[in-house]
Amino acid sequence: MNDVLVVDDDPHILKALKITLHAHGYTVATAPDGESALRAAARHPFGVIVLDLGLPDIDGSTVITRLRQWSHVPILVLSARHGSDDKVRALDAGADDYVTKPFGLDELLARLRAVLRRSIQADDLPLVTTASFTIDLALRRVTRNGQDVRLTPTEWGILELLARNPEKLITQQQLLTEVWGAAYAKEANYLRVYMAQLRRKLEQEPGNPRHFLTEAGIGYRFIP
Amino acid sequence: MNDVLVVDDDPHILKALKITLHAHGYTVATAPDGESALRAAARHPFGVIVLDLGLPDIDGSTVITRLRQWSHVPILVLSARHGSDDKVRALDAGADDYVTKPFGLDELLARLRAVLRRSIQADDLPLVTTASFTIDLALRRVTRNGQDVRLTPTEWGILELLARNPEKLITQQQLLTEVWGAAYAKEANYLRVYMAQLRRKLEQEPGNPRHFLTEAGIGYRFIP
DNA sequence: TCCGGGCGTTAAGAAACCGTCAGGAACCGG
DNA sequence: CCGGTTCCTGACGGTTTCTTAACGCCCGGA
Repeated sequence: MNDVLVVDDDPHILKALKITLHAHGYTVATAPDGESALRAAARHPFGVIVLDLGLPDIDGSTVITRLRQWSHVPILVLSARHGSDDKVRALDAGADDYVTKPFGLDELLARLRAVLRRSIQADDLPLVTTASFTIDLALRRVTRNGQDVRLTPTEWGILELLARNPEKLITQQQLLTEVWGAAYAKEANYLRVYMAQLRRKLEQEPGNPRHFLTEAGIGYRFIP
Repeated sequence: MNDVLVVDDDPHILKALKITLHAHGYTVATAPDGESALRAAARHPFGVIVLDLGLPDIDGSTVITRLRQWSHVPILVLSARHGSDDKVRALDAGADDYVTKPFGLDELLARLRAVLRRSIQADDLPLVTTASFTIDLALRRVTRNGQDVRLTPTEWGILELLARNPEKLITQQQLLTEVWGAAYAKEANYLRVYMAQLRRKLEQEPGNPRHFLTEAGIGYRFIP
């Protein structure tokens, strides 16, 4: 479960990450390109895969897509580019989180821990609890201060998708296609309206949200 | 109910699991192969059986099939293989959950708890009581203020589905397909008519229901 | 400093939905 | 054949939910 596969074409980064991660108790395997990464992942079950988007052979999101065809292994994406297109595509393909280069090792380690923690507890999902409210996915109910909170179907759809992927960054397109349907993938307006309503109903300070965080230009993230 | 039977041919795993499970409050019995596992299960009623698929004598799914001929005991499968074929066969044969080796003990314990929790609440609750009426699911009877309430077959079908899932939100489609059949999944009209009748017969204030709550656009919820 | 894009907020009309009622069809036992 | 029960169906007003547009704010880039 502490096995990490690091995929990057830069041997320096590869070496640095290997040393750092090893020093923090992880067992590290490395791969220099997409094809060998896919082979390695097929041969050995890793606890998490750290994947650079800029690979020499295959596009990063393609690697993710092909991995996701048979595996739910958590994927943490590294990206040198600032453009958010790549990030959105990677996350839509099924990545769990991303870190922009240049990144601090502390941040990488923290996100690694978060991703691993989530994958362990992702099995049971009947109850999601936060400081100010509780989501019961089985009963389809949200409680706040002991009282039920009335949610409309759309509000619940958004909340459910976010709550099933705690800490994970969900893109606007994912939310829109999941809740409204594929034809609405461009209607980012709706999201703003309904995220505001969710925050008003669930956050202590809707103007300063602690559980429903916005990632500008990309999507939203739910923090339990 | 805390009795666990662990079936594995590797004595090391057997020993490790025995120690770990015992430390978590379970009473543990062990068996090294399929035949002795079946005998042990026949002799003593276990709360759950942890079964390795790779046994020396009988195939794992065969063990499950033979167990299922007379027992509903929850079965948690361990398997070293990654192929999903085994998984599907084991689950089809009647296994309740599945853990792939190598597995973290935390994960195993979590799944064990989940399996046990499910089997406990699956027991029977022939009697459901509320502030104003009582439902006897076994006798198919509803009593209010000591008097029987006459329910039509359709009304009973709705009430039974709701009462078997107290607090849980049942969607209109679930109700319609369960009570009327899959072809009626769109006839939300029927539901409104019959929910009104149920409320008139069972609620103290039919116009202000306390036990049969509406979730607009989704379905209904029964609160005991 | 100005500009533009993305975000949060609000409000109002449109659309969907709900509870209710009642008439008629279908079914069943006598 | 008849009476009673149950079920189906359409219509109506009131309510909830969805959609849509508009406005102001913040931030980063020119």
